[in-house]
Amino acid sequence: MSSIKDVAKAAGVSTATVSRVLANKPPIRPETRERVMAAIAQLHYRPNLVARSLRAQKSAKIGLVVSDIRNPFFTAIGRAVEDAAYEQGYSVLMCNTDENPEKEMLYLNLLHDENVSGIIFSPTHQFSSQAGSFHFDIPTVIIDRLLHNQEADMVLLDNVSAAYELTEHLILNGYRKIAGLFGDASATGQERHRGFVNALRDHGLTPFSAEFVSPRIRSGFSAATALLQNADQPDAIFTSNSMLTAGVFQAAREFKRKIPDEVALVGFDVTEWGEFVDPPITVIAQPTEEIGRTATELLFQRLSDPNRSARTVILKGNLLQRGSSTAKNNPTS
Amino acid sequence: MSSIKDVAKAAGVSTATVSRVLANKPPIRPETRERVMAAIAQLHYRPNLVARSLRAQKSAKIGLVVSDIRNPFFTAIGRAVEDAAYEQGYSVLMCNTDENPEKEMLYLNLLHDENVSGIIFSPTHQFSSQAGSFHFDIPTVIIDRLLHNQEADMVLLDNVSAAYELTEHLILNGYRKIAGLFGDASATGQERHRGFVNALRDHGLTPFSAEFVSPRIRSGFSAATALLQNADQPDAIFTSNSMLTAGVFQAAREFKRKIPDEVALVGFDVTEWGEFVDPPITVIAQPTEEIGRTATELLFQRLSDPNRSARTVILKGNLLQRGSSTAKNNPTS
DNA sequence: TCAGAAAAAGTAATCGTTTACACAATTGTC
DNA sequence: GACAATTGTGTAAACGATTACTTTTTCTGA
Repeated sequence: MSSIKDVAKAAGVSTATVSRVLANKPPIRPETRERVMAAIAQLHYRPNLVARSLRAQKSAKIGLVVSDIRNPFFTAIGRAVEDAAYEQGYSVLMCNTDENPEKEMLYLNLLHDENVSGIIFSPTHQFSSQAGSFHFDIPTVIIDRLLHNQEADMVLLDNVSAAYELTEHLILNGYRKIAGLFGDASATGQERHRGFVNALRDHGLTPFSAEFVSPRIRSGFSAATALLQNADQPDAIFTSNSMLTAGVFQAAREFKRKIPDEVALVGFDVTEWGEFVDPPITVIAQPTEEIGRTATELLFQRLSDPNRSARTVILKGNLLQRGSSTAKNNPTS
Repeated sequence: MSSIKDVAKAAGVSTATVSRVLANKPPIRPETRERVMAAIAQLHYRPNLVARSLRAQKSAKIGLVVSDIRNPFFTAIGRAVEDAAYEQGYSVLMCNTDENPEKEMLYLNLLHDENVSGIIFSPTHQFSSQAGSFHFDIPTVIIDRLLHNQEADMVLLDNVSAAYELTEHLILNGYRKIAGLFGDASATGQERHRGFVNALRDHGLTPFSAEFVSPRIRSGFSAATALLQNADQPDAIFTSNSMLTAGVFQAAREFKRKIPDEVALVGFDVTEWGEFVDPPITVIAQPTEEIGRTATELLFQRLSDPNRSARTVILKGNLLQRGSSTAKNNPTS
């Protein structure tokens, strides 16, 4: 592989000149530039990014730290981040924490050691609770999950309102015995729980039940199974993320409960399956593309102006009313 | 940030010694090691991976180059790769080509410039056709899409057999007018087409139709729309990837065709929606976890033994017979 | 006690860039 | 035409690790 020295030699100039040509940093005489360019082309020279990164103490890479890229929400965000980064000539290091604080810390350290320029980060619950003691020495944008006591850029959903709207939608459609299932792995579940409870309270209702469980299909399935086997059953189930929604959906199928006639189902996040099943699932659609893009943009803004004050962008969810929660023929009221 | 020099100073030794302690490379006296360790701990020293990478001319990173991480097939593979890499202390650079050869080349170059140790790569159609002229100077494992004329490690599905089996399944269940929809963006579509045609031929049949289209939901939708609006209609549709399957499914719903009574539907790849819809979709399940893991392992094996001959691992797909292709009450035969 | 082997630690070059500084050549001013 | 200002290039010191090679220390046995 040819290095900048080879180019310099071939063009009969110093490495400094080659470097300046590369960086397009005047002053440089046009004919010198051409000679250098020719040498570069001839040798198929490509600058070594590692060396550049070492010297510059930064690199054109950003880290993306999320719980699991297989979660459709994060898949979509990952893709949006990658796109936005690509446009700026940056590449993306993908890190799945599996909600495991150790893995999370390991990756955070790794990204540091790799000299990444910035991090887009969806912290675990445990991280959030000790966030105060953590010092970000790399520009970081928090997504999806609120972090208290941190002067950091964030892109969040207005979870309380979204959950409120989603719950109210159920209430207005005649559902009364509404069970809630919330993820216990992040602050998000708690916020959505708050919106849920608020909406019920404002309509003079109380939750049929409210449970915090691990945000996995299996947990949703188990929890829903328990609900559906009880003598007293809910007429609607509210879920705080798409894993739980899927679990509940499967349980409803398993126990042959008609959606929405016997039990309505609503949740968060657009998924392919949620659109395709019959009836399709009513959800709060998060603007994933926008979240990813905004986060990346905030990051780049901070990179160019490290001292500006932290900014929090709160985005609105979008209620997609679909068949899984249509208005109820309420026999009792 | 503290460097190895600071540690050396604090421990009263030379940087060489610190480096040796770090690498666990004897000879080192136990008490010296302890002193160094203490200094490391006290200074919170973390080795700079960029410097290390520059010196060692390699890095603990691998690149993953696929068309689109949002394709569930690649999502699953990406996750498996990341897991396998993580276990070896490697991290993964994510690259989406969107089937665009320019983006692909740009990323391949980028990975080179980043000194990645290896690449896991699903090449575009265009790349494959000029593959002979490309020289991989970085260990590379090809996945999903066959590359001719390249001495490279590969992990592939036996596409011809899988498509054969899937087609035969339709035939044995009584379907006769079988239309095929194939992705035109990779060799995979062609191989699956071959299996499709072979199976029909071996049963004395000809394709009702066979079309190569862009592997997107929209294309599948359009193609299926055309098929379903014809006077003469297929009784089954075979799709070569999950994007097309989704498109066909939507079209069938749009035109209110009952699956499988009016038209059966089969395809490739496990997706959540394919499991959840009613009836669920019959598919060839690719062992994504195994593909990703095997590819990563092949890569590490090659890293430790650069001269061994290239190896191709061919995995079998697994036919999941589900409701979308149940046996037909064939009135005509 | 001491030569010589073995073990431990140090010195300094190196990886491929960027960039502060120095220097040379050119231009402009009076 | 002398001197300053400007412009273009070169020199060499970083960046933070690793590692041949060298030097110093410790150990061994007669």
